[in-house]
Amino acid sequence: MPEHGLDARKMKILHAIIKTYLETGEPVGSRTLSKYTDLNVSSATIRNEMADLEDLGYILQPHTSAGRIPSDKGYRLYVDMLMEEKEQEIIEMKELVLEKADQMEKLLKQAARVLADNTNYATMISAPTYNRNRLKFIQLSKVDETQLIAVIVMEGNIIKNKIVTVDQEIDNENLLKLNMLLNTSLNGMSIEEINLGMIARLKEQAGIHSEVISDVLDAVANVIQLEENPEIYTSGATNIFKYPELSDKQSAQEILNAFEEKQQLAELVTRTLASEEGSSTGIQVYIGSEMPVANMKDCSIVTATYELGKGMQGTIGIIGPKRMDYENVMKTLKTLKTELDTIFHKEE
Amino acid sequence: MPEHGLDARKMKILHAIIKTYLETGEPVGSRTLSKYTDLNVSSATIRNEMADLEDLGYILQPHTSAGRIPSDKGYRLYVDMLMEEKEQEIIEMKELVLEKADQMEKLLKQAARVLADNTNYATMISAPTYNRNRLKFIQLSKVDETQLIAVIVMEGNIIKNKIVTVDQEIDNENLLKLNMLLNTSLNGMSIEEINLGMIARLKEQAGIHSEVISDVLDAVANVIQLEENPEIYTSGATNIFKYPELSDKQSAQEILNAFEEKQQLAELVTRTLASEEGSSTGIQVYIGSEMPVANMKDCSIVTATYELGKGMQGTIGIIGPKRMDYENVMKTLKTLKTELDTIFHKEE
DNA sequence: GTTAGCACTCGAAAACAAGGAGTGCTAATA
DNA sequence: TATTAGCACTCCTTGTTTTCGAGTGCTAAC
Repeated sequence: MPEHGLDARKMKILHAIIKTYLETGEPVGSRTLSKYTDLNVSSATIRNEMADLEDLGYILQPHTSAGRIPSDKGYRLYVDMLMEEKEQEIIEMKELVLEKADQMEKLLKQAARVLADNTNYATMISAPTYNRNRLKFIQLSKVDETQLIAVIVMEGNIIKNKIVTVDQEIDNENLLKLNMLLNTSLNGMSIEEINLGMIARLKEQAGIHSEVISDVLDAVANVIQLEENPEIYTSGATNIFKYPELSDKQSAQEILNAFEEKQQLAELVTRTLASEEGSSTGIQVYIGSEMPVANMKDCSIVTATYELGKGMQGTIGIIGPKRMDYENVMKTLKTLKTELDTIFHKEE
Repeated sequence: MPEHGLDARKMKILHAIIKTYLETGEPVGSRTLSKYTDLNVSSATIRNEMADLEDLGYILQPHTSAGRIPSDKGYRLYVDMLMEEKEQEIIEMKELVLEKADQMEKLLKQAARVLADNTNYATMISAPTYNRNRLKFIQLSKVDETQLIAVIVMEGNIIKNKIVTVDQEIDNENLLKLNMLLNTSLNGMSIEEINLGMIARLKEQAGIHSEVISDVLDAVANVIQLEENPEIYTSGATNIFKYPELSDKQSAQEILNAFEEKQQLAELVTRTLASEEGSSTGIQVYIGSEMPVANMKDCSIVTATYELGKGMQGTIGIIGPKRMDYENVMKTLKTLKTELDTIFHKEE
C-alpha cells in the first residue's frame, strides 16, 4: 500500500498541509502545523519532514522564506487517497432538487447553475452524446403549399426539425407515400448504415420528389453533427474571481475565454468520456498540468459521467483552483450524477 | 443648431479631446492638444477653453494635476453629432460575410462572434421576439405506442416540439381526427385569442383523448414563454480585458456576470425594442450612467434593431468601454443590421 | 484675445526602511 | 538516534519618503 514511500507521519503532515492550504490559500509554515492538533511535534521536526517532502516532490516553496504549498503530485496523492476511501455515502442535498423541466436543455442548464451556486466553482455540463444513434421516426408534414416540415426523432427522443421548401406542391397522397417510404427504409437504422446505395434507391423510389429526400437526409446528417459537437452548458464562470490565485488579469482572461469558446471544454469532455478508467467511482480528477487543455494550468477539474441509458452519456464538470475542496466536490458531483441518472431513467 | 452653447473652437477642442481619449485611454492635456494639427493656438489658450468646457460639464478632471477626460455629457454630444451626419455610407465589409446557416440559432451565434472579432468589443444578439404570434400549423404524430410528438409551427417558421406520453394508445384514425380538430380550431390564432372557453370546447370534442389537448396546449404556451424570455447570444465578453479601465477585478467581475446571467441583457433588449425613438438611424446609444442596467456604469452600449418582417424583431448590441470607437461601431452595426435584414428576407 | 512664464499640485513610480514569517543549520537534550 | 531549542539569514510585505514630471491656474506681457 505505501507505494508512495511515505511513512505515517509524513503522510499526516502532507495531509495537514493540503487541508490548511485548501482553506487559506496561503503557503503554510512549520509553526502553523506544529500547533495542528494531533501531531505533537515541534516546528523544527516538521521543518525536517517538510524538507523531505519537498525533495520527494510533494510540496513546493514559492520562495525561500515562505511556507509550503502542495505540488500537483501532492494533490494527486491526496485525491487518490480520497478515491480509495470506501464508497462515500451520498449526502443529503435538498438544494440540489431539480425542478422538473420538460426539456433536457433546460434541465441541464439548470443543473449547471445549481451546481455552480452550491459549490462556488465554475461548472460545465455536456449534453449526452449518442454512441450509436438510431432513427426512430421520421415525419414529413405540409405546412403550406411550398413548405414541408421534416421532424426526425432519434432514439432517446432527440428531436430535430427542418423546413424543406419544394418547387412543386406535393399532394397528400404523395406525402403519405414519402412518409411510408422514409420510415420503412430508415427506421431503426444507425447513421453508419445509411449508405450511398440506399440513398440512391430512396431517391429512385421517390420519383419526382427525389430532391425532398436530399433535404431530409441533410437534416439527418445534422443530427449527427450535433452529436460530434456536443452542446455544453456552463455556469458560474465568474466564480473564479473568488480565488485570488486565478483572478489576476492574465489567468482570468484565459480561463474565461476557454469558457466562452467552449471548444476546449468540449475537448475535455470527449477526453473524459474516452478514458473511462477512473471508473471505480466514475469520477475523474485532472490537476493543474494534468489538464488536457492548455491555459488552464492553474486549475483543477473534477468530472463525472452520467448515463442516459442506451449508450448515451454526458459529462458534468467542476472547475476551480487547484486548491479546491476535492472531498466536497466529489461528493456533490456524485450526488448530481445519480440525481441525473434517475431523472433521465424516470423520464424514459 | 448650436443648442449646446459651444462656439466652433470649443467644439473643435472637445472633439479633439474625445478623439484622442478614445485612442489612448488616458487623460489628455493642453499641451498635447496644442500640437494637434488644425488648431493653431497655444496650450494656454486651450487651458482656458478647457476650463470653460469643464464648467459646462462636458469634460472632467480625474484629479487636479491631470488632463481632461470626456464626461458622459461630452460623449453624448459627440455621439449625437455623429448621428446627425448624413446617412452614413454602408461600408464594405467582407469579413462580415455570414455563412449561410440553416438555423437561426447558429446564424445569430455566428453573427455575434463575427461582430465581436471585428470590433474587439463584447457583443450580444437577441433572437427575434414576435409581437403577435400566430399559429401556423400543428401536427401530432405517433412515435410509438405510448408516445406522440407534437410539432408546433408559428408564423415565421418558429418550430417547437414536445413529446406527449399517453396512457392508452391512440389509433391512426383518432389521431387524424385530433389533428384536424387542433388545426381547424387553432390555425391562424394568436396566443391571446386562445381562451379558456375554447380550450374547454376542444377538450370536449376530443373526447377520451382530452388530456392530450392539455399537453399540446402546454407546448403552445411554451412557445409564448420563449417569446417573453428571448434567447440571447453573446460573444467576446472577454474583450473587456483589453480595456484597462474595465479590467480591474471589481468591474470585470460585474460585467462578466451580467453577461453570464444574461437576465440584465434581456432587460436591455426589451428596453431597446420599446423605445424605438433613436429611430432616424435605428441605432441607440447608452453612455455610462444612461445605461438601464446597473453595474455596467463604466460601459457604453450601442444597439440596433433588426427586422424579420411580420412584426418580429431582435436586437444587436455592442458593449464596450465608454471610450469606444462610436463612429466605427455605429457603422459596423448598421452594416450587420442590413445584412441580417436581407438574409432573413431572402429566407422567407 | 492670445501667449509666455512660473509657481504649484498631485499622482505615479522609485527608493528606502522596518517588520516578520519562515527557513536551514547547529548544538544540546532525552 | 530522534527531537527540539536557538539563532542567523532570507526575502516578501507593508508602509513611508523622495523624486519626477505632466498638467494646471494665474499673472503679466504682447
